[in-house]
Amino acid sequence: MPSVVTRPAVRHRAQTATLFHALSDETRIAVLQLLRDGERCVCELQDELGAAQSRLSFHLKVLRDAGLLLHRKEGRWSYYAIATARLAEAHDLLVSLRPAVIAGRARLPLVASCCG
Amino acid sequence: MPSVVTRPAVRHRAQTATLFHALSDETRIAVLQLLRDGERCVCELQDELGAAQSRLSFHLKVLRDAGLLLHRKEGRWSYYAIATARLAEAHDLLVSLRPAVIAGRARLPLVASCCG
DNA sequence: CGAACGCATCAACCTTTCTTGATGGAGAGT
DNA sequence: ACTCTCCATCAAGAAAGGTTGATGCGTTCG
Repeated sequence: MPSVVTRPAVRHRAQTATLFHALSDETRIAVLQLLRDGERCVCELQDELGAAQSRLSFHLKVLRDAGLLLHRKEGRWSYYAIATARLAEAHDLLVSLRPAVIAGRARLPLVASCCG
Repeated sequence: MPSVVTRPAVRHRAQTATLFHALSDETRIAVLQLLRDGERCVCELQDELGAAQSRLSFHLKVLRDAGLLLHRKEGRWSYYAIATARLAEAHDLLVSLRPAVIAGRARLPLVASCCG
């Protein structure tokens, strides 16, 4: 039943899991909430969250690896911002989990920016 | 700085983390994908996923505890279905993370069923 | 009643994730 | 050059999460 090469549907699931994993931590949610208002450097986040530097760095890496953050270095500062495209992907993945309509109508459409 | 009683914003974050945690596992995503087409009993899920019984039961519990599944017992069968309301909450939480608009416009509105 | 089934739960184990403190590199200022 | 700041990364330990096999309980069926 399983093939040697991973099937698309399975790859898709793995990616979904990784993406939502990045969102499954309070510190990381707090980071994203701060970044809603725009780019911040690490030291700002550190102050605002009261988090130890290496701890924060760890969580930023998780978010970055999940593709949820954009990264920019300027001098000795490191700036992070939300990658809205990836957030939209998460949104679509969520929408795609919604139950199909009972009466046999077509699946609901995926629209990344449906709510803006 | 921290209060004895947990602040609302923090409780909120904890709930968000729990909700997304439930979505951060491939098996659980697979379960939800199967349930898109409607209610299933555990033994059906077991067959379709090829998962050991106790393993599946564990994941169903995680999803249930996160509020993502509805549960119903009939005879000796246990039926699960997607709790669409909770899925809509997850949706809103995700939307609420979107960066504020640059030009100082108001925050984007939250609309649970904006995409249907 | 006794056997088989469907399922939740438990304990033990392994894996992954998170935290903490330490180290080091790359700017910037003196 | 020396030092200080900002930050990523690492190693070690703690904690949380996932898997597996066993146990038990309620339901159905012979």
